[in-house]
Amino acid sequence: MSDFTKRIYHLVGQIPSGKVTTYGQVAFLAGSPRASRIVGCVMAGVPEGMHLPCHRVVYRDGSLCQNDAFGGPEGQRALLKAENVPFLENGHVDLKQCGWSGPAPK
DNA sequence: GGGCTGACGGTTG
DNA sequence: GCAACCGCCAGCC
Repeated sequence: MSDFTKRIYHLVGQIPSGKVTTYGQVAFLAGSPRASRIVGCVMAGVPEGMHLPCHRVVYRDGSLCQNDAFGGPEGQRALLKAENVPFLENGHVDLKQCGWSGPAPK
């Protein structure tokens, strides 16, 4: 558990319902713009007790992880749809509408 | 304790 | 415009 990891937890926990962000965005806010991989790695190791909305973190393209991360991409998509997150025809989230740029940017 | 892989993304060729 | 490489840090072997 590094300070960088704790920042990721904090940032992901601040993602409002109905909004989504990208791995790179979280990495950028955490202080390492190129540590996008780490965000995914941290997400994979998030304790269930954290109750982090890791399903609100998607690819830069708006697509979801291709693995069985949340019980399958469909599971993650269902969680986002349940939060009224707009989806495109291609099954990707609309980052233009629900893209989260961070906690109250000044 | 060291090395490789991994929920990714940006830059360079 | 597409393909390949590098970087970042945590987790597992």
